[in-house]
Amino acid sequence: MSGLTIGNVAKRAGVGVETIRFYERQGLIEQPQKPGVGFRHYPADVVLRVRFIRHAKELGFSLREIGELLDLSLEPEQNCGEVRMRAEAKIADIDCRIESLEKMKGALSRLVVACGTQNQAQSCPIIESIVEESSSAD
Amino acid sequence: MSGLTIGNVAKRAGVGVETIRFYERQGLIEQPQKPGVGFRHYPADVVLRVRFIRHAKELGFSLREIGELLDLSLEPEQNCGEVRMRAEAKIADIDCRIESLEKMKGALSRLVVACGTQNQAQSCPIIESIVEESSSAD
DNA sequence: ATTGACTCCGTACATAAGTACGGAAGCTAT
DNA sequence: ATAGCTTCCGTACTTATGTACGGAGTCAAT
Repeated sequence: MSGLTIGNVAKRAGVGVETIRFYERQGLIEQPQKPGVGFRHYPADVVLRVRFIRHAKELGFSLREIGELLDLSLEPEQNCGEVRMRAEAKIADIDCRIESLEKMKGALSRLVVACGTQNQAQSCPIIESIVEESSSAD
Repeated sequence: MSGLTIGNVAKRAGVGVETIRFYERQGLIEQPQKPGVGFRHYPADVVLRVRFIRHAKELGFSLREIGELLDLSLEPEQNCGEVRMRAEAKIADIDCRIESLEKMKGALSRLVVACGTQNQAQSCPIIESIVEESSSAD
């Protein structure tokens, strides 16, 4: 009863067994010690960990970045200054993403409105609104 | 003077020439007609289009999804109901992403606060806060 | 003890998204 | 008209992220 088999972890997290093993190889989750006899047993919280990985992936974080996020959350008692700085950098990154998504949403909303009012003229609102960097020389 | 060469487009968009050609093959940008003699000329707005693609990729959209976003913005005059529905679906998707990012940000902020106050006890705030789905049976 | 499902492990295959290469052709400045 | 870029095109290679396969071991139920 102390722990789940890899198949149970996979089922509960909504991924395949092979994905669990792949994440182990990538160092994103820890492979439990193999008992002298029998199968490995996983603590229940790896299910949460795997779900977090999937979530973060859908949000556009790479596995490397996700590893950094997970490392942050696991070493909170020492090196506080360091952890704090990295956490704040991640927060700034997330703020940028949210801002870009808000812009994209705004452009799409304007598109929907234009659709309703037959008010043409804007050629490509999405593209127009999402880009803000200045161009470089030619 | 009427248009940029592929190299200029690439430079202005901040990508390599090969990336432009790849996006052409994927149908994300249109390859201009090749003139009888000489090189192709690209209208200036493909630069914006490429920048949009890069932006959207950083936000976690796949090239297929990005193609759908771009198609939305380019056919705004006919099939309004259809376009409108797809746009609203994209908006809902974006709302979900923003919500998840807000949750992740909240977890990171709590981590930063915990770092400052030596108030340990939460084992893994990031994971705890980002996961909300219910688990399945075993 | 046997059957059927599952684990374990290494390796191979798959897909998305580029990135690099090589040779022929075109363009530009000297 | 020649040198040194760039374009053009097909093809091959790379990286990230999984997925699938095959054979041997293990477990649980009959």
